[in-house]
Amino acid sequence: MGTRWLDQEEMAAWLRLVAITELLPGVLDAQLRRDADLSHFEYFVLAMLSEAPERTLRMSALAQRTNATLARLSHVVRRLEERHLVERFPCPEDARATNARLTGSGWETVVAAAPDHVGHVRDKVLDALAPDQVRQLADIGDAVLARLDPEGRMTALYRPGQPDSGR
Amino acid sequence: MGTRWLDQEEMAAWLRLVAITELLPGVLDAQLRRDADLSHFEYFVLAMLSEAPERTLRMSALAQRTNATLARLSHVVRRLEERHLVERFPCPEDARATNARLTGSGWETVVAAAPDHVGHVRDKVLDALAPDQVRQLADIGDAVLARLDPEGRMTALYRPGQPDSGR
DNA sequence: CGCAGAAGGTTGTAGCGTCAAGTAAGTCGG
DNA sequence: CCGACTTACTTGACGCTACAACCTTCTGCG
Repeated sequence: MGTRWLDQEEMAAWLRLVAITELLPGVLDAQLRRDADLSHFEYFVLAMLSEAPERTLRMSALAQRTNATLARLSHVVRRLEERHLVERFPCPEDARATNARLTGSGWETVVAAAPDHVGHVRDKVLDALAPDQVRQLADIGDAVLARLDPEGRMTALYRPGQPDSGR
Repeated sequence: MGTRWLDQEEMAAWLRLVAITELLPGVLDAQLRRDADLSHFEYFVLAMLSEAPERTLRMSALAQRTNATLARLSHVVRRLEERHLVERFPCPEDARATNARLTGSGWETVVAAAPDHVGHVRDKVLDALAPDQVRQLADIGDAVLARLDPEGRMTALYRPGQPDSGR
């Protein structure tokens, strides 16, 4: 009983957010698939590795940075390994853990894909927004992510960086 | 050459948007799956039908309102039909077309699921935002969707409505 | 009319993600 | 230092979505 329904403004905001989460993955995937033969998630994984020291991360660390479950990441990294974009090797300090390292070919792939991808992100999203809105979006994102991901598994990102990409 | 990389604020906004599109679907699915044995997309389909005149829509109209391809919708509606939440019948005016209609049981399912779902949407998203931010989000959503979906396939939504839900 | 092409759906398949299990290696209390 | 628990993955099966092929039914135009 006593459900607080959504008023018109809430509904407007909510529907748009749902529409974006429904459409954005397809748009990102399509461009990267076409230009670099990578899904957005694969690109993101490679980009995270490309920024890490030694271009290497433990699976669990990589999973956090990419908001993925370990199971998902394991499948994806296996496929990337089959394409020689990434290699896996046991972690010396902890024999339970696996490290994933970007190969030379993987590095080249990310570097080649990054400019077009960033351009696309600008086209489809960032350049549609006024500078104020970019800031608002970051703040809104923070507020929402604090609830969606209370453990903050996915945070710890976005330093100034530049050679990477849209991450 | 001359790629305009993302500056810090752009990167911050972008990473948060990506994180949300990665996390939100799982969060919505989990709650609805648990409480109503529906995926978010299935719920959305039922909700759209529940608002339509006669609780009936043509497949193609339903596809637009749900941002789905016809192929995807066809599979989903088939599964919903097997569960007797929806029924399909040929459209009288156009023999090519198929109508989907919510059954009584489907109606009850949506009505039963809506309050918890709206509560969850509030918890995880809307109540995390100040009223200003809700408006900003709607505006940002409009701007982005204009680029993601230039044809405006998914628009035409959000009337004041109330008996429905988070749609 | 008659036929070409468009519109509206359905279906099969392949690929990716989730969930549940399983394995192997650390950790911690007694 | 031994058993119980936890951590860090990996794997297999199943479900859902995209893509492509296909079948009807309309529509337009010569």
